[in-house]
Amino acid sequence: MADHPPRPTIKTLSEVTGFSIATISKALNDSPVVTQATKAVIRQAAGQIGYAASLRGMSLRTGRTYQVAVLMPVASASGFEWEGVDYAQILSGIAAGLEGSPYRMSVHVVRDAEEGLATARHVVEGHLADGLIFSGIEAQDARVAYLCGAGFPFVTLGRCRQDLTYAHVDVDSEWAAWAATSRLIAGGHRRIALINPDPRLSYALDRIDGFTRAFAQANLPVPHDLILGGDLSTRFGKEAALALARLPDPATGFVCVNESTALGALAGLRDLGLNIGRDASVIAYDDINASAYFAPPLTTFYLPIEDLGRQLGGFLLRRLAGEDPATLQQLTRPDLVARQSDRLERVLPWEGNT
Amino acid sequence: MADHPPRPTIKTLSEVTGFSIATISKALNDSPVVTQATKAVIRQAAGQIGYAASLRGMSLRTGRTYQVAVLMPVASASGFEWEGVDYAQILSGIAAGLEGSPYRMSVHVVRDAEEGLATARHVVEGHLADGLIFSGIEAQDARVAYLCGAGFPFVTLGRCRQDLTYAHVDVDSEWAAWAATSRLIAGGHRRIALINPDPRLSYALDRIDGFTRAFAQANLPVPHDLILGGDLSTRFGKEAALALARLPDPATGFVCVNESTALGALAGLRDLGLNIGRDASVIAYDDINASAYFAPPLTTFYLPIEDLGRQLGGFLLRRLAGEDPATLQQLTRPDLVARQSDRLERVLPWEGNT
DNA sequence: ATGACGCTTGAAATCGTTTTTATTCGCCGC
DNA sequence: GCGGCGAATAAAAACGATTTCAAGCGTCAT
Repeated sequence: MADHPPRPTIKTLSEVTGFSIATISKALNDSPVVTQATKAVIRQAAGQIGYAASLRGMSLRTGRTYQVAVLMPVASASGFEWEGVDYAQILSGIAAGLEGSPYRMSVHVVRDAEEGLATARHVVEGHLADGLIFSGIEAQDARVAYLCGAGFPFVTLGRCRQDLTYAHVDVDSEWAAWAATSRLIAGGHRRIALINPDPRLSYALDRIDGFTRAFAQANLPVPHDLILGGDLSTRFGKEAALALARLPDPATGFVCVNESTALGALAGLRDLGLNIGRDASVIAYDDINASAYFAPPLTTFYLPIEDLGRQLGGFLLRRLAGEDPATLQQLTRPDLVARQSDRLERVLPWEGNT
Repeated sequence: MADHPPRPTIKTLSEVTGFSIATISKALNDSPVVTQATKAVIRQAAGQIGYAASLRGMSLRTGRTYQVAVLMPVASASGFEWEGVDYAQILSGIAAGLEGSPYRMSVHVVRDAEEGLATARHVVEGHLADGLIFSGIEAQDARVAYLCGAGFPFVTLGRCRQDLTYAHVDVDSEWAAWAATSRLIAGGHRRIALINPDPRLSYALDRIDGFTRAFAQANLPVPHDLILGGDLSTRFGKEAALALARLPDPATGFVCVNESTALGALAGLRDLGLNIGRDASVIAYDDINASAYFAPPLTTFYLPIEDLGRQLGGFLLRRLAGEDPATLQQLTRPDLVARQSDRLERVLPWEGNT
């Protein structure tokens, strides 16, 4: 091991400047009790010798960790299946949102919401981080309830359906599902399927709501038999599409939860010899920009997940600074990207609709 | 904020048991100087009151952070393009490899190798972590050189081409490229393209080596004009395939670096009206299990990236325990998954070949 | 009887900060 | 001339662990 020159501590700085470590600390934290002149001298010296406060020391004294924990969901253990979520993009966004602050990001892998709760508990009780970020919010979410109760700062990607006030960032899934369904209805479809995620997830319910509203608005019966919930894997998308297209009164339109399930649906429909764009239409959520290369290219609602991550990081910083969670809530409408998979010639003017 | 009952410290444990904090510390660290009887009493009491040593305190005293930093690459800033790498799987694997140890995983986002070096420096000089894990190794890799020089523990996913001893996990890209190319040659192809990543990457060179070896072995000239390097995006895969299929003497076989570029290649060939499996063949690296759903399903070499991650975590732990990096090196051959995209009826007996 | 030694435990220093409390010093008013 | 006050800085305690060194205490050889 090469030995580094020991890095300067506050004591070094004290010896160099002649001030006591107490004054140094206050000066660097911009305390009002120390004169401007002294501050200037100390800051200058600090820059000179390249002093940076040790997080370890600060951490021990203040009780803060300067860490933000992120609960990253991974597909359940055995037999990896792609789920079409680029969590790296979200992490990248969070890191970007945290930039400029002393906070670093630690990632905890969780396999499901239950493990998420256990990890959240562990983080809170062990003081492993100062704040928490997580996603995959359920309608009744134990993690949200626990953290609210514990008064621990956190921001979620998604909203639960409990009456709790907490910081969050979300996508307007109800609207997106409504818009996608309406679009297919306008294209002449009546048997429209909703390939949905796990129904415990809050946004799964949002999507069902939007789906239902589109039919109600068109005075059509809601095809409840065509709503299927599962995971986000390509395999599930394929199985679901096969099942739905083989019904006596088969589905012809498909609203998929993401690109992964849509890819599976395309594969399933193709296996049945159906021509997508003629015999069937597909619309999906899109967060990884791959749909443009499917056969045919998919019409999607685009989610800028890195931006969402950035918001998450920014919100958590503000939450840590003491801001009221009620002011840290944001809902985004995804942008429609019209391609070929839904057989509509042009984009309808959705803007301004309810 | 609800206030938690203050969690027990070593002092609490000292008061409860009547032993001094020094003895407690030694007992819990299984020091030989303390009697078995005392250890038993102390451990019992520790379990009783739910004592767990504060990482903060340990960290300050020992200088260790109990953190492992992972440098996670993300696609360059503007205009997100999917690159078909599920880094979440790698992180999941690393976390699994770290399980049972007190080490946690912190993730640092880096946009390129240069930023990776800066971040590595920052981590090392600021003592932000005890060990480092990163990937995207270049043939001449400044990060590897720096960390070797600094004597800082690290493990890489991939090998550089410098004569340095360090812990690493890698995939035998030379072999995989050789096998894929040989397979296409055996299928009758002569104009075979290599859609490759950035040529600064070490494994890009490995793949060129394997590609070249396959032609040499078949006594055929190497089609150097059909080797293209770029990023891992679907867009690049499409552009490359279009360019290569439009040549006066077009490529008919395609060896793609991963599923994302392969998807692009398929899209490009489809745009040209080519029938994949008849007019052209495609083989790819596969790490996300999506290729089975492409049209047609892709023949691939499957990489179990979560396992690789697990190895990375395990190796780093052993490295941190002082093990010699020379013993922490592993090379895996990916498994061939024969599907339809390369128009070969059956798997050839590659096993046992050089 | 005494000192050396092994064995177990305890006291105290230490890591690098922040924060509370104390000290110094000049100045003002009486 | 002196007590008190405000401003600036210094001293010391604290955070929670590890580690060095000292202390207590039988045992045993001299």
